[in-house]
Amino acid sequence: MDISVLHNSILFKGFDDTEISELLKALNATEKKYNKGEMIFSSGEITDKLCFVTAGGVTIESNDMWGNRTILNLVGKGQFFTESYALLPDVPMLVDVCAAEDCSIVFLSMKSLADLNDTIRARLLANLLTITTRKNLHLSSRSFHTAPRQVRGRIMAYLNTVSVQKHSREFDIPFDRQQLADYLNVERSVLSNELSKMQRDGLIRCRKNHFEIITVTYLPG
Amino acid sequence: MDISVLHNSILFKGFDDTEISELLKALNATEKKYNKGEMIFSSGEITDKLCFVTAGGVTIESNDMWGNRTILNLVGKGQFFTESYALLPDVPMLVDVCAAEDCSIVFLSMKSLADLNDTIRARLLANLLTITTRKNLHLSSRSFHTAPRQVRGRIMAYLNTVSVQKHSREFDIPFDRQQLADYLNVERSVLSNELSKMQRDGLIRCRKNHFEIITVTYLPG
DNA sequence: CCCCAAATGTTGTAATTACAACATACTTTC
DNA sequence: GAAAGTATGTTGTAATTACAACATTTGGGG
Repeated sequence: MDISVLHNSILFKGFDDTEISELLKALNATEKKYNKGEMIFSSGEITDKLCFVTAGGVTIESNDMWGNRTILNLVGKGQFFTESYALLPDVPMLVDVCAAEDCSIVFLSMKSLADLNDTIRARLLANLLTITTRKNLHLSSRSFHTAPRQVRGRIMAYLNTVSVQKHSREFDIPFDRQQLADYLNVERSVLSNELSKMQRDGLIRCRKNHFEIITVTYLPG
Repeated sequence: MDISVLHNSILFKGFDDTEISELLKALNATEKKYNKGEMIFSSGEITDKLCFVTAGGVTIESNDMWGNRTILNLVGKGQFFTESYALLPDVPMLVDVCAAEDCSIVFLSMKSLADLNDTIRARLLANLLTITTRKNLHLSSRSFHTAPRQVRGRIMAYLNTVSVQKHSREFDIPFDRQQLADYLNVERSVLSNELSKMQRDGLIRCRKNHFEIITVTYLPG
């Protein structure tokens, strides 16, 4: 198991190596590898596992009965997922979790939290609070990215966020075209088309998943 | 200040009357009334206040520069909001908070958390964790309600959720038409129109904000 | 009971998107 | 470096939505 990634995670912030090893044991940590496209959880499942990405990445998505996918979030190396369901173990999952690429996941049993001593548990809970709070902001972000009614507005909303996060007008995005379309809740072909128009209009430049924002001020029309 | 609502809140679960009174003092609890439509927070603001609705309700919304509103969440009596921003006090708010009706809000300073003794703080943090976790599920819910591409699909997704929550095919929703439209990210007139069609098609019955689902199985086309 | 204001419903047209089908580019494997 | 497979770009048409304008209903105050 790749301990180093876990050591730098938010969950174990403030814990030393010995404590982390003991915690991993206490929480029944297990690791499993998945191939791109494999399903890790399906909607309706119940779990008490807090999941951690040690390699690769997964998408949190909703797939309706007509095959439409909506990507709610992309969880990359060093990040957690299913924390909500792990902490509210009565609630069946509303989402699917799917390997966005070959990846490796560590599962931690939150049921076992109760067995820890108070001090350790308090420190863990404080860290969990940070995780859920940040996840909240991520979920809110997507709402802003899908709020504009037009495709161009959604693209710009998303690209602006990434640009601010990376402190640069030039950056890579973690999505391919189909994933970005599913994240922004638009048709892939319409997305491709709009990206072309935006390049012709001199708003952006892009090649594959590398983007450059030429003009910041986006005006509708 | 209306103590009884706070006593039954998730935040103070497990605390007795004396402890709650002390905590309210320690967290500099203040109460303020707002009229319908009044702004409580604007996007860009920074706050360390955890907010609690003692009466009425507020909307968490995004208003873009062209006057388009998107309602992310409706927070009613007995519920909390801005917990993410209170706990991550560096992060400027992405949303506006607006009084959906005449309401009364209690503000709790999270900066003051640090001054509490370890035991009390640990218990509070555990309760905060429940609040943020539930908020996460609410935010996810909205994503499912706005995931369908067609208006009818969005309406059914939303009504189904409410129906499940209330354990009944007949229920009131907390939104008026404009609010529901802004929550589902569609035009108000299109929403009204679609509701009419759905009644003609025998899917639902509704009058004002009272709804009845006639047929559960919704098939596209 | 009437008037007013707000909320909701209806309709038509312009604009946008969905969808399918196809074209091109890029990767990987042998 | 061909072949096959995947990802991305382009285009046209049908369907849907946005928007504006107007009609109707509802719920108070006078």
